[in-house]
Amino acid sequence: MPELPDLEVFKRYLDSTSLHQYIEKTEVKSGKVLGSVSVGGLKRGLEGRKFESTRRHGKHLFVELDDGGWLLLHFGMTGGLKYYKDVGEAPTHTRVLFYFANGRHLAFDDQRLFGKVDLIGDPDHFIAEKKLGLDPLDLDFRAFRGRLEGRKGGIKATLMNQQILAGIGNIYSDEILFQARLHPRTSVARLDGDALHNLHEQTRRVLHAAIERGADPGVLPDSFLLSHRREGEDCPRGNGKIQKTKAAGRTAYYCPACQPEG
DNA sequence: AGTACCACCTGACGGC
DNA sequence: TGCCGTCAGGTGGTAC
Repeated sequence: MPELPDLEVFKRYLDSTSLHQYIEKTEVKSGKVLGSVSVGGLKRGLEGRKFESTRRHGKHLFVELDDGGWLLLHFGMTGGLKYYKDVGEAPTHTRVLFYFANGRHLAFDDQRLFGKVDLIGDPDHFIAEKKLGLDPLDLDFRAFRGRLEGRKGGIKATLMNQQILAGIGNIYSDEILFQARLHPRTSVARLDGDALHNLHEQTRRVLHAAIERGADPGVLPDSFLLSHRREGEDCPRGNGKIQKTKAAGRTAYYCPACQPEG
């Protein structure tokens, strides 16, 4: 699940459950999700500390410790968080487990092991090093246009490029392009000012709507493509049947009538 | 700069 | 029922 809206939901969840409590113990159940930090390094860095605040940038979640260090969480394709009391409630694919002094636990769950848990010195340094683009929710139209202007690629690939905009993935790029009525392979260079303006509007509208609904595609409005994102389904506008195609190396769903190619 | 393909993993699903 | 290919909301490397 984890694209920008999911990450925002994870951030709020962590904020409302896991801040300001001593971390008594950290257990690494799969070292594969660790970045550069070792198992011992993670334990030494976290045990006896507290989580004090969080920051989200695109698909990355940064958790500030009470000694100034930062925990970095990236959720890959299948990652998530669960805060719980009883051991039996642990999610199936718990990879890292934080034990708080109040007896509660926070699990970093990730079936496919593409997620990452790491310790870093400073989020801004990390963002600069990875050359991550700006978070689309932080961008006004001028800045948004500035990020896209001069690009030669397809619009779906561009929206999903984390070095251009940070946070949009395969699912939400499909939704944004449906709302903006753009075919996923439309060349960015062909978009005029009005098209860019509309794309910016739809990007913000889609991401905010998803966050408001807890990033649960099941409760999105019926007017959203995501409620109909299967080949042959009716387009929510009643204009045709949803088709799939390839764009940016991923499967893209779209309505050929609403989003004509070319 | 942009794209296509592969790899990293686990699991669900459809076809036979 | 069981096996097999394919695909899945991410990212990084390589090659063209």
